Amino acid sequence: MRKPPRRPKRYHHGDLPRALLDAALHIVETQGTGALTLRAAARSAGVSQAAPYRHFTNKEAILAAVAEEGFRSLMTAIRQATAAGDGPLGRLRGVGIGYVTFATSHPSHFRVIFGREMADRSASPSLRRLATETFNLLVDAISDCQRAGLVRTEEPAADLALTAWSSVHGLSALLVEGVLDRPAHEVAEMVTRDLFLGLGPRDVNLGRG
Amino acid sequence: MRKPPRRPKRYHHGDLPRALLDAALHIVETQGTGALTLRAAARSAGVSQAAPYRHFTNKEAILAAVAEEGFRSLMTAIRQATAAGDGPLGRLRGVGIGYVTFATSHPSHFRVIFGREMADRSASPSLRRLATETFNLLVDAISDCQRAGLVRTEEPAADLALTAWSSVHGLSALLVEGVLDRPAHEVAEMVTRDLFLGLGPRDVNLGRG
DNA sequence: CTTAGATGTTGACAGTGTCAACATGAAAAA
DNA sequence: TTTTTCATGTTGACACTGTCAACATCTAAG
Repeated sequence: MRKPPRRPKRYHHGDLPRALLDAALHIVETQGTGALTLRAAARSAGVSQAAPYRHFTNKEAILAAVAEEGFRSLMTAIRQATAAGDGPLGRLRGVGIGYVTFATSHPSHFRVIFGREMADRSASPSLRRLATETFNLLVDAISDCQRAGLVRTEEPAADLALTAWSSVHGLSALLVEGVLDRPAHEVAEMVTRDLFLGLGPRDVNLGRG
Repeated sequence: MRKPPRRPKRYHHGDLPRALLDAALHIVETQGTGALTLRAAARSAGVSQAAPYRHFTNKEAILAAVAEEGFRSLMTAIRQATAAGDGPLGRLRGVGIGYVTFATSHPSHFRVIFGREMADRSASPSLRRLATETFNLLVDAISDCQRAGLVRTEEPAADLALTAWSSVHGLSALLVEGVLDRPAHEVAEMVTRDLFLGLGPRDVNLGRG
C-alpha cells in the first residue's frame, strides 16, 4: 500500500526497491531472519524472482538495506529512551536500557544488524557510519556525565563508551539468542546499574594493565 | 584419519557420527559457518548425502553437536587463561581475556556456539548445561574475589557474573562480527579493567533503580 | 514519433535439506 | 554353523534457494 494506487497490473512497479525493502522488513519481523529469502520478498512485492536483481546486486545487498533500517530504528529507540531519562546519569542509563529493550522487542532486526548474515560488513560504508553514530550516542551521554562529575575522567569517554557498549550489547545478544532465561527488563536494570557503578569516579588502583 | 585404518571401501563406516563431526568442525574452522553444509560434511566423510540422517535428525542437530564441542574448547581456553592469572583478581581477569581471545581466534566456532543458526536452543539440554558450566567459571572466579575482599559483596556473585559475562560476550561479539576495528587484545585489556573497577567494593550511591 | 535504456519476466543451472525405497552387512537367534 | 533381523549406507527424487542469460515491455530523451 505505497505507490500503486489500485493499478493492479502495471508492468513497471513504480518503486520496487522500496516495496522489496518493506517486504523484507515485514518478513524479518513476522517470520524471522531465516525466512527472509529473495524470492519470498519478490513474491510479496508481486514481482518475479529475478526482478530484485535490477535493484540489489545480491541477497547480501538487501540484508544490508534491512540492517540499515534496523539501525535507524535502534537509534530512534535509544533516543527516545534517553529523552525519558532524568539527569545525565539517567540519560546514560536510558541509552543502555533502550538498547537492550530494542534488541529484545525486535530480536530478528537485532540479528540482522549485528549477525553474521553479511559476510563482508565493511563492504557497506553506510552501515559502518550508522554503527559509529550509534556509538556516539553513548559517547555523548558519557561525556555529559563526565562534565557533571558523575563518571570518572581519567579515561576518554570513547574508551568508557566501549566498555558500556560491550556490556549492553553482550546482554542483548545473550537475551536474543536465548542463552539467558531471566526477564530482560530485570537484567537490563541490573547490568546498567553495575556498569555505571564501575564508570563512576574512584581512587582504587588495580595495578598495572 | 580416525577409525578406518586403510580399509578403503567398507560399506559401514565404523564411526560415522564422529567422522561427520570432525568434518563439520574442520569445515567451520577453515571455511566458516556459511560453508557448513550437510552434504559437504558427508562428502568429506566419504559417504552419501543421506547418510548423516542415520545419526543426526537435522542439520540443526549437527550444528548443536559442533556447538557443544566449541563450548568445551571455550571452557578449556578459559581454564588455561585463568590458571595463568595471578591472584584472585588476576584469575578473574583471565576468565574475561580468555573468553575474548577464544572468540577472536575461533570466530566461526564462536558464531556457532552463540549464533542464530540454531533456531531452538532450548531443544538441546546439553548446550544449556554447558552454558551454565561456563557461567559458573565466572561465578567462581568472582566468589574468590569477594572472599579476598577485592569485589563488593553487596550483590550475589551470580548477579555480578552476569554483568561480567555480558561485557566480555558483547566485546567478543562486536569483534567477531567486525563491528569494531580496534585490536582485540587491547580492547580486551581495557574492558576487563574498566569492568573490574566497577565490581570493586565502593560506597557511592546511585539512588534508586 | 521513434528508439534506447531501464525495468520486469521466463526459463534454466547448480546447490541445498530432506525423504522414501532399496541395498548391505554385522550381530543376534536358530 | 546357518538364518534372520535391523542398524547403517545408497540412490533417486522433491521442493526450494541464489543467480544468470535471453527476452519482453514500457518510459522518457531525442
